[in-house]
Amino acid sequence: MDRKQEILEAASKSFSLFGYKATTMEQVAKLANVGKGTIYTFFANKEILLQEIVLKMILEMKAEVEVEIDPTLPFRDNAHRVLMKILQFREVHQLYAKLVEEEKELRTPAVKIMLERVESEIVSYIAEKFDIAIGKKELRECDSELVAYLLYKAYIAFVADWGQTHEKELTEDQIASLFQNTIFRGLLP
Amino acid sequence: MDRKQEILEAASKSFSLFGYKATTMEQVAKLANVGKGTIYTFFANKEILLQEIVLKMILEMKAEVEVEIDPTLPFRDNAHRVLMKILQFREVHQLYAKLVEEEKELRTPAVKIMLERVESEIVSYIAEKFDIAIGKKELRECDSELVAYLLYKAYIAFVADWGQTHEKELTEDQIASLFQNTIFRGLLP
DNA sequence: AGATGACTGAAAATGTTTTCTGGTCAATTT
DNA sequence: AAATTGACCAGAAAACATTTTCAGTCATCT
Repeated sequence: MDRKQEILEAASKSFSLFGYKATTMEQVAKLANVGKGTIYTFFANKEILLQEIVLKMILEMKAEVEVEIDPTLPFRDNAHRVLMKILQFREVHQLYAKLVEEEKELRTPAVKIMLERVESEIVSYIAEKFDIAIGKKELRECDSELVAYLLYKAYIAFVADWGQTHEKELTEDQIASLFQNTIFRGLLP
Repeated sequence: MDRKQEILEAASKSFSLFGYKATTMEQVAKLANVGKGTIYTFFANKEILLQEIVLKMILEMKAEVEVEIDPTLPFRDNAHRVLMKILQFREVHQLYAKLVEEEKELRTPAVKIMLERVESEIVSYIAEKFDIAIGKKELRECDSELVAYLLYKAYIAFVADWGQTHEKELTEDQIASLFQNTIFRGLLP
């Protein structure tokens, strides 16, 4: 039985269930059936433990998102599907959701850092896709990093923020057509 | 000497200097050279006092922004100037800046509510300008409320958020050309 | 050599006392 | 009579004291 793996799984479960601050190393040790000291032979500290788990989650997210891409569809449709999938993952994936909540409520610094890491990873991923589409002349030349950031922040605004201050949530179709008619339209060659 | 005016000015100064939570009604009374009870003959409570001051600030902001509009310029240039002016106001105007800071650090509920009010006012203002431009066929038909919200959130993202996670700030020209080549381009007829 | 859990200091939670402050209202001034 | 005022109050918040928790270490054990 792989002790490192056991620890990762135990910690992942605990972080997902109780959040970063509320899971103790002792609890993780108990869940993983190891002594507390053993954890520290594999992971320098609690923060690094979280980091390794989040890195795994990013890979998982990429894999799930990649499935959404249908090469026969136009770029804008794939981009929309990918972004909606990412933001859905943010709400559905236990660990991600818990970390987002903890960052908003508790402002745990370690969590803030990890979420920034995830965000930067997402934006880079989208920027890559942009570069590919630009290479294929599906899109006009543009600063893919900036446009990716713009798209990500704009999607967050409508999927996560809008509901906070408005009575009726937007449907996915409304969001799709808004972006269709503004940003994606402006990006066509 | 207009007592109500005195109170408004004293409170405005104090809110700007110390924030909402840190200004006491007694302090405002002293600054305005009135008894504490007098304040309550003009304003139902502390929150209403803030509200009246913020409402004044919104008018001030509109007036300052309106000056930026040059009817000979294309819509996109005016929109950019207006949004940059608004976000600059947010940083430069003492009261606005203080309230933004207080909302981030202290999360005073009354302040949160007021800032939401200001935001909604800004978005409505931008939406109005969109409707006018759409009427003049300068822009394609679109849901002005949604597009205004998109623009506002996107500008905030680049002017306020980008610097938090990136080494080098963006220049105003970079921001202008990004929006030029994406959203505004997509909005042309 | 690798695993362990008792141990430690620092930080957080909890409990307790004191101070502060938004709002009221009877007394005072105009 | 109408407007103004500041002493007063209750509840909130700060300040302080005390206890508990927990990340990380390390001497001991297997």
